[in-house]
Amino acid sequence: MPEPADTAWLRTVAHEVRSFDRSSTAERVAELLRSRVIEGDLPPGTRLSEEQLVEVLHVSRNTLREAFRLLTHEGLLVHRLHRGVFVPELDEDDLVDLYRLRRTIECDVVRRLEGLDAVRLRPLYDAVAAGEDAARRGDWGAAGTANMRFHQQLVALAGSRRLDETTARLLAELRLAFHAIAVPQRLHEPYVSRNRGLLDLLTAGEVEQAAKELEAYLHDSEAELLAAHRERPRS
Amino acid sequence: MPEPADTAWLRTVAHEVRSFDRSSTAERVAELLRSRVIEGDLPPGTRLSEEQLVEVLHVSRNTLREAFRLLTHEGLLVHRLHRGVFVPELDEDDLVDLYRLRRTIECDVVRRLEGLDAVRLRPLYDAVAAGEDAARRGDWGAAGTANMRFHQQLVALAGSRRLDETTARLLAELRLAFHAIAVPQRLHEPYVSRNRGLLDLLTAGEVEQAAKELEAYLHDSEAELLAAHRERPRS
DNA sequence: ACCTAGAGAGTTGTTGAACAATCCCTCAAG
DNA sequence: CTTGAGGGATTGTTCAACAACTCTCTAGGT
Repeated sequence: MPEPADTAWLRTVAHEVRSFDRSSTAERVAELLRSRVIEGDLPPGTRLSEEQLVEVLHVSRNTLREAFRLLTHEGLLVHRLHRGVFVPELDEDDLVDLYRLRRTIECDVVRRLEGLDAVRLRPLYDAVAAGEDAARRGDWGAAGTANMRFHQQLVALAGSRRLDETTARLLAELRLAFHAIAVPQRLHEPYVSRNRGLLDLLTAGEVEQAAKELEAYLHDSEAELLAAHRERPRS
Repeated sequence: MPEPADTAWLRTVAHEVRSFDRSSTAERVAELLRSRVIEGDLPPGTRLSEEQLVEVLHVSRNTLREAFRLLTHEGLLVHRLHRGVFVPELDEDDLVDLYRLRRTIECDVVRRLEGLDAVRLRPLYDAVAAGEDAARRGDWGAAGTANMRFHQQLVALAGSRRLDETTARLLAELRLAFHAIAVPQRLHEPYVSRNRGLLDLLTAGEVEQAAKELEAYLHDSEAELLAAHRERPRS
């Protein structure tokens, strides 16, 4: 029951900022940093200073470090002993590795699909539509986001919790690579329509053909990304 | 309903925490707890009390909690807000999910294999031999360990860091389920010879046939485990 | 008998300060 | 140019205290 809400509000507001919802402070800090990393606000190689972040976020060092752990395990930060945490710089081997995992998971999921119907495919239609819309507007950032959602939802059709988690982490890491390169149109444009084609195959129940197309799709995407990666970097 | 963790198993090795160097204290604590969970010393459902472990291990709560994070990410512990960390109790859905992931990864790895030779297959031969040896001795715990090693090395043939990590976590979780059931012979015996058969197919370069056999193998193993799980539990 | 609220005990969540260990840069010596 | 010894800055770890939460048990109302 509410208390006499004269000054109690002032006394408790500071804490509400930290613990209103059901997650821990560390998780909320992690969420904050996660979005910054995923949005590309922090360039790869950046060191996240404990001192600075404690100052800005108004949390203790211990809590901040717990948030670091969470993100490190998601692959969004790397931790070097006695040196701190950094936004990862993915090299070509990482990109190849990530696409290897993508092909393994996504193609296998598609190949094993059965009993598809419009209801189950609904999230995929939404994602494809969002991608087409973003492309029309020339908003390639949004197109990239929609593409990620498409593939996440594709895997979600398998109904496997661990497959979903692995994919989420995989796509988050991949996003780091996209930001580091910054030629969004070239990387995203071809796949807007290919996503539509893939979805049409699924709607028709042609899972084997869809899997083959997806395999080629991912190979092409990997090649594009690697080529872009070789052109740009001057590190 | 699990009582406070029995810490007798820890006292004998508490000093080990200090003997190693070269890694952080949290990692050493995690390694210690990891082996205890994997060996089945801590039954599923056990709560790991911060207070007790801090007392026994002589590390601070912060360090201990960092170790908890590591193990939580590996799936060897689960964390419930304001309630503590527990050894997970896997239900049938988890088992089905784990085998789904196994089939996806292992079968795909096998299917894409090429350029195999005796050198690359060497770790697999060793694991199979260890399994056969353990079976001869009737040491079904060791047979299980050898089996895990076989599958880990199988995936390692793909040469993918992330595939290896995912598999390591997957097999560690699966091991929890084996401990919870404890009919080791029935669960491990048939697969000693099937591993040998699988390896022969790989040696002959019959990857497609090996993949099909592995698919059936994993289905059978899953069915056995589920059946054993339904018979035993008295939760 | 049932449920409901609430107090109390026990455990986890978070903080801030302190000190130790390590890295990295600078600068002097060879 | 290389090597190695400070020294400053940052991370690793510990500790103690308090806040917040869960669980259990009890008292009171219906």
